[in-house]
Amino acid sequence: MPANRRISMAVIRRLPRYYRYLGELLENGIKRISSKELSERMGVTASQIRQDLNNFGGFGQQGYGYNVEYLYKEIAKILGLDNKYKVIIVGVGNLGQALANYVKFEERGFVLCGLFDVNPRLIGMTIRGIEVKDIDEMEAFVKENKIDIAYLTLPKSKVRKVAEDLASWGVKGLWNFSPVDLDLSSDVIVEDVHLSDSLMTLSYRINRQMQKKEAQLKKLHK
Amino acid sequence: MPANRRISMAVIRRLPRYYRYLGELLENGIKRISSKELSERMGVTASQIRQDLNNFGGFGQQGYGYNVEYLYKEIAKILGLDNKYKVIIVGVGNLGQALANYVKFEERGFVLCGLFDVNPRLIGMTIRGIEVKDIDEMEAFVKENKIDIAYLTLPKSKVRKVAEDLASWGVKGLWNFSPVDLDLSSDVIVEDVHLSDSLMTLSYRINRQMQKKEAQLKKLHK
DNA sequence: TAGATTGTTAATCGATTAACAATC
DNA sequence: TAGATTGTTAATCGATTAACAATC
Repeated sequence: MPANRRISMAVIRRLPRYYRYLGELLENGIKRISSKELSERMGVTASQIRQDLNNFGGFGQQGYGYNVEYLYKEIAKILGLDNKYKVIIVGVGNLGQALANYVKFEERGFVLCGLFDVNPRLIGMTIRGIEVKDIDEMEAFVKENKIDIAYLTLPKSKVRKVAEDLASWGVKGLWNFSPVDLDLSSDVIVEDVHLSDSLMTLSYRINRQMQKKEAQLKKLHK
Repeated sequence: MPANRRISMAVIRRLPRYYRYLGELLENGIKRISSKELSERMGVTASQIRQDLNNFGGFGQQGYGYNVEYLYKEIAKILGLDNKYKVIIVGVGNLGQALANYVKFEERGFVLCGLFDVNPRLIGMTIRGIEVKDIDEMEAFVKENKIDIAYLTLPKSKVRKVAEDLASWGVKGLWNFSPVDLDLSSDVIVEDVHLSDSLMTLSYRINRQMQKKEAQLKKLHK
């Protein structure tokens, strides 16, 4: 198992996808799979799958392929899904509430412990048994409960300050939904989800597609 | 302006980020910017910025740099943000409701026209003046109103069928939040937002970071 | 004009794919 | 054993960076 090789972000971002496909195979009772067959299902090359996996170890067997359940569990370990993470949500607006109610994350080990907002209307409200607290209480809470991860679903004007505070209080990861790039000095990990960027990418591609179609039509008319 | 060059996904995904930074510059009253200064703000190379932009045309001026407002507007055009898009949301659970309430998308031209669900408890409910309709009424609605984009926030078990239907009814783009890769035969554009993939990437990186720190500590103790 | 900075070509780097020896 | 398929090295491809002539 190559211990400390630098692994590219491209590879890391493919891991959850492998995990997802293996989970489906498992559900369908499929016991073993070759890189070739998996590659056909996923629409990637078999080479890429083997290269990706071999960044983390040799999980397969020559002449046989990969044991689905074993590989599934190994990828879970690689992704850190065998750990539990204590989570808070900062900003309990629509999106914060949606994430709070999303139990799938909970099942994967991301345990919601606290909810924080500045809005007096929201403070005191309860979601899945957890009370929304004033953001002033956050520092004490984070330190006492050793919070690992914060989901940031608050307005972009406030997110930088909050992110820096959380980092200084020992939070390890930030899942940022604000349309800002948080480049913090500390070694906290930031994962951005830029929904509006994603939507713009979609509109770009829709337009390109339409241009392409128009061009085809024109060609046909000549 | 190079008309029909094939533009890589990497470039496309950077466009909204440029757009975001230029928007901020504009807000701060900055009139012109060089690729060098922008590169320093964004943490990328000036070369990359110039290369990326020149896929779409020469927007700058030698010796001067780029006019912020002009470039901002040009990128908006490239992204198709000068158009309006008629949007429906399919699946009005927590996430669907959150997206329905998110007015920023509306401001950018993504106009919410309809909400659909199967749940009788939700049907008849109103969000921002729009009534949640039974999914059975969706076909007629989509065809009549010439819907451009559907946000898919429904359970993964149902998403494939719905996606195929929508594509066949002429919808141009799907913004998919289900943990499934929709590979449709038709030429509808699919943009996936895999939230759980994103969260897993975060947990992977948190674990790596912790391993690195431990390694450092060990080294120190020797 | 001189200085600044673009647009673009060339060089480098990294990621993906192909090939194949190792081995189950 | 023979066939299959991995793990891994080598070749290819594409994306990023560097360099610089063009030009405002």
